[in-house]
Amino acid sequence: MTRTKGDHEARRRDASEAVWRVLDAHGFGGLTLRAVAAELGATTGLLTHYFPTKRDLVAHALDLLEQRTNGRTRRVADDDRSALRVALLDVLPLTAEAATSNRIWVSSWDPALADPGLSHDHARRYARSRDTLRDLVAAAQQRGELVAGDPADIAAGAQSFVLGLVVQALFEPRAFPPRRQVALLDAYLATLSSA
Amino acid sequence: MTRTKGDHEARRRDASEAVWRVLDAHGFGGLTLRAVAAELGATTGLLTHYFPTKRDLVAHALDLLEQRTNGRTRRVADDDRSALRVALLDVLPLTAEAATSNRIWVSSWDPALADPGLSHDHARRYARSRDTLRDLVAAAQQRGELVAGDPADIAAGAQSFVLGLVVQALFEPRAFPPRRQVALLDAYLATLSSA
DNA sequence: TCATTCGCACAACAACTGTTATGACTAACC
DNA sequence: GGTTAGTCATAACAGTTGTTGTGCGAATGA
Repeated sequence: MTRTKGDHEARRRDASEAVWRVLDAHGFGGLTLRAVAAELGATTGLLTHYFPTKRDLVAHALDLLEQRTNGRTRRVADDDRSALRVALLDVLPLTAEAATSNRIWVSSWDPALADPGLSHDHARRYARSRDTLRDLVAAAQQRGELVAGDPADIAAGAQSFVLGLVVQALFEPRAFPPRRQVALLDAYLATLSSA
Repeated sequence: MTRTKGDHEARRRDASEAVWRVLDAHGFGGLTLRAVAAELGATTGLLTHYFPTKRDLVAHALDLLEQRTNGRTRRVADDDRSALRVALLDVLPLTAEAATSNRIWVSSWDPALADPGLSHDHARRYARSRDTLRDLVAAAQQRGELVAGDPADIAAGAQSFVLGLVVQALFEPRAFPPRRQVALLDAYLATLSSA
């Protein structure tokens, strides 16, 4: 009982990472407790010990994935001159790790669209992301770097552009190598620049 | 045996439409032969009679969905002055019907990402769509309506923008009503215009 | 050292999956 | 009108699913 709470959370994190690996390889259609347990080198008994239900396991895995992604995103200070560009670049699957995250995320759209609760969570996430972008856009406008216009609309447009680029890059990594993704994003940003 | 082939295909089409309805409501996670049969007002015996396997049923349903979508898309002549705009508008979920199609399409990304064969099919579809857009872009450039630049890159950018807008609109129909979707697209096209 | 709690493997459960086999009913043909 | 081929409901199949219980070993605390 003196066991620290850290062990408990560490096991839940390990299980979540196993979920990521299964989702990355087989999607939600192949996400079974047994598959996760095998990936973890354990049995379903471990999973049910740490999570009351499969839904909770998946929810925790996705929450953790979002946390990790957000943590990586804030690696650059917000007052950087190219903060908007960096924020958008962080969404793209430019590394293998980011590609995995994006694949899981895109896959989760299927169960999310079918479940009102999950759908709402996704909607909230994207709304928050757009709010962040909107602030960056407004700041850039004040610095005279960006064209005029409703910052919320520009943020929604930029979010659209990056999201769609993620999808295309996931399905056609050959046609959309990191270099081209960055080039396309920069071309898009150039059209928004006031220079 | 004198029975016309039309009846056969008609039954397969009805089954496919039942698949659409199930996918629209419950996604791929809820897509079972029994659910489709119930939606069809029949039993699984009918489905197995017309399709050797579930995979074939789903493939046929998605093929038919693509056909129907493409058929609707070509409603405007290609030499129209705003052909590019129309082509992009046709992707957006501006009607309930288009929203259903898009929901199914986005949901299909989960199984597609996990299956190399399906993934390849999706890649090919998007590549073809981009080729069409590229030709429209090149034509518009020759007419002096669009900025200079590699038509393929501009097409990829436009495809990205529209795809991402679809995703956001599906999750937040309130925040992205048809009017705003069109406005955002027009704002994007305005940045590409040479005027 | 003994008692107790925790961690988790193991096995079993009922529910559900895609698929198959069987046969009743109907329509078409000679 | 008897035969045949197509249509599909019914029922059963083996396999897989999430979940639940049982129990054993190890770590913990008295």
